[in-house]
Amino acid sequence: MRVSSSLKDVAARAGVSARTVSNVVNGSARVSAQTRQRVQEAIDELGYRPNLAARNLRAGRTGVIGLAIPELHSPYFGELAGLLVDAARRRSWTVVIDQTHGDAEAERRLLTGDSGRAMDGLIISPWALEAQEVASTARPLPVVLLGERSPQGLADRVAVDNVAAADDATSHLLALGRRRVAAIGLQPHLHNGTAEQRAEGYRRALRRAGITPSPRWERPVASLHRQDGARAMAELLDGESRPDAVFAFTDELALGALHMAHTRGVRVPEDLALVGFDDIEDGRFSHPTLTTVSPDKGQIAERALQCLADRIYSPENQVPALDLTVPHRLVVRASTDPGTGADRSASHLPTG
Amino acid sequence: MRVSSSLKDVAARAGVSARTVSNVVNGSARVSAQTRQRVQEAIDELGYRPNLAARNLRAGRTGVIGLAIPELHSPYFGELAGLLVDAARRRSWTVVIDQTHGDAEAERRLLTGDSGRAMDGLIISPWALEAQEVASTARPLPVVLLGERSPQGLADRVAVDNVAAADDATSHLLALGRRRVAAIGLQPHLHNGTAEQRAEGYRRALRRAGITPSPRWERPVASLHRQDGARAMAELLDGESRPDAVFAFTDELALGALHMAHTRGVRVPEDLALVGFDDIEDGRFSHPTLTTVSPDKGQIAERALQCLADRIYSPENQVPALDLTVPHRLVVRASTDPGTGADRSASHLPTG
DNA sequence: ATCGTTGAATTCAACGTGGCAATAGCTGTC
DNA sequence: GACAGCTATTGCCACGTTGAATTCAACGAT
Repeated sequence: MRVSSSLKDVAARAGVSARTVSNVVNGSARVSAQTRQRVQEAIDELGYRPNLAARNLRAGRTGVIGLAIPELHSPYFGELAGLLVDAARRRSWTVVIDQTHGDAEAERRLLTGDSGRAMDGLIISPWALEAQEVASTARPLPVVLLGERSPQGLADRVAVDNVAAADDATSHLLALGRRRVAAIGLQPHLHNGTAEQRAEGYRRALRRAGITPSPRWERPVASLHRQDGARAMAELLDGESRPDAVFAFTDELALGALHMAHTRGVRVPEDLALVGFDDIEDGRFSHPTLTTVSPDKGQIAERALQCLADRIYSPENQVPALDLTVPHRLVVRASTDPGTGADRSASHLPTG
Repeated sequence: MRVSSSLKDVAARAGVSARTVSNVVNGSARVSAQTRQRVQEAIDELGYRPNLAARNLRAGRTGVIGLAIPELHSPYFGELAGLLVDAARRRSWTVVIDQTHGDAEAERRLLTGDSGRAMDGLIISPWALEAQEVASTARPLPVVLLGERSPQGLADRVAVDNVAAADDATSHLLALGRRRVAAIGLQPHLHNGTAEQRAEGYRRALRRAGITPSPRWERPVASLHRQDGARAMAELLDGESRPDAVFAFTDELALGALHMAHTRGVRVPEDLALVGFDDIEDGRFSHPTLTTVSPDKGQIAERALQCLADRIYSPENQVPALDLTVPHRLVVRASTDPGTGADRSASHLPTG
């Protein structure tokens, strides 16, 4: 343990040059069968492992990409991170994960490369930083944004069409005949593009149905945990007029709201129809199961990595920044449809 | 972007040697205020960042530790990974995460260092491999095991006392007067130490209460997802005699079981008391909220890192392998106690 | 017999950094 | 005025690897 051997050691043992050992290890040049075998034996005997730090130094690349997300323990980011890690491995990349906890300074450090992490590229889901600041920050490496709003051609971005998706969710509630449709999840303190877009889609659907959006039905939250959803729901239920439907901007908020509904004896979906956003695993087993907007997370992961790969491996090919829209679909479950046994769902292709 | 400058470039610009720039960057030797300022300006102008690959090569350390877990998207591992990432950052370490998906070959590759990842140490939660194999595998780096069974002094290990914890959970059910107590989560196909220990604790509690454990009440599962818990619960409910209590070996299994209970019209906790294990966030907001065994995850993360740090920074100090037991407590919620408003909980210190 | 060709293995250098030892410059002392 | 005792700065080298260029031997063709 610890005492690692180098090409030189193997070379000495096999009676060849270090370069030849390198060739055997990488299969890069022609090596006679006889020599190859002798070298291979020396490698096995010494338990040689290539030193990746040296390779990285030589190659000028680390084979590592960073993933910066607010919180790993939130189900949505956990699922996404899992998909990204696997997709990265298929490309022989390693993923280092950083949690920003919604701290603007932490996000800035990652972007400027002052984080002390060696990486070839960064996938970041900004939380505290506005798209504008992200886009204008001088960056030493390729960056892909997840979510947020379009960075005006200054960085690649992958996201669902949040406005359309929120519109779909709200329209679904309206189609059930609900008229007092509340929204949980606004974040006016954050200039958070995602929340603003979902609010916009929500209002758009209301207006199309002839309903005037009212601040009274729009509940802000401090963060996106179940606790915040529960609190927002409590406020709604304490109001003078109770909603008959709620669109929560994330499934976690929705599950918190559902919990509060149970606590207050409000029946879902009879008294209150509920829609979430993210399609996390929990929502498939909650009581009742949760209707939700399901973004294609696998495609988000795949596309984000593809963007990075293009920038990293073809830096000379300076294509303009991409703004990729990933498909989403509304998955209808029991929280809006008591008759739902199996899932029903309607697919939507990206409009962008 | 991309064209990164080196110590040499900065040195040329500042009119000093590369070595002096290095001294400024690291504060390692005395540098006059005047020179320091000139160098600092050059650094800022060129946007110089130290090359970590070169530093790693020079230092023989990477500052990276690996975390190998079955699945990042499972809530328990998501929470644990989040804690580890943060704790590692406090120690200026970077964490690379690998998902093994319960694949023995993947676990073996990580242990032998054939995974193509450069790291100074590895924290692994083995799934498919037996403790014996993990312990006996020749390893090029320090390893800490999470969970599983004691590796006989051949590797550090951090875990709760699974037998005692399972006993606590089962005893709680028995104390409620339940007598037909089932267990969900055995994994006879896996030689999985964790499942076996929890089964042992479950049986121990039964016997102490004068009940003879019966295979009829012990339901095996293929994996630990909600789906598996739901299936196992369906089997129990289809049996000729229904249980009046269930101890699920993980919260995910418990939530799946809870879902199935709802579907079949079984009331929890009136008809069926339910206890899980892990204390994941979901269980605090499920309906009803979930009684569970809560391992001190923060301490698991902290201790695992401390073990690694000791091995990495003091390799000469060959202390025998540690087997650390972390405290757990039973958190009683509504799934066993309908009167529960706020949590009640009993703390247990480790016995080891 | 000579020369070009091919295949196999080697040497050299460089990636960017930091440990070590050496040097240059400067002050104060006898 | 020579010298020790500092301080500030420098040059050299090695970490382990691989690209590029080179050597060496064997072989077939002329």
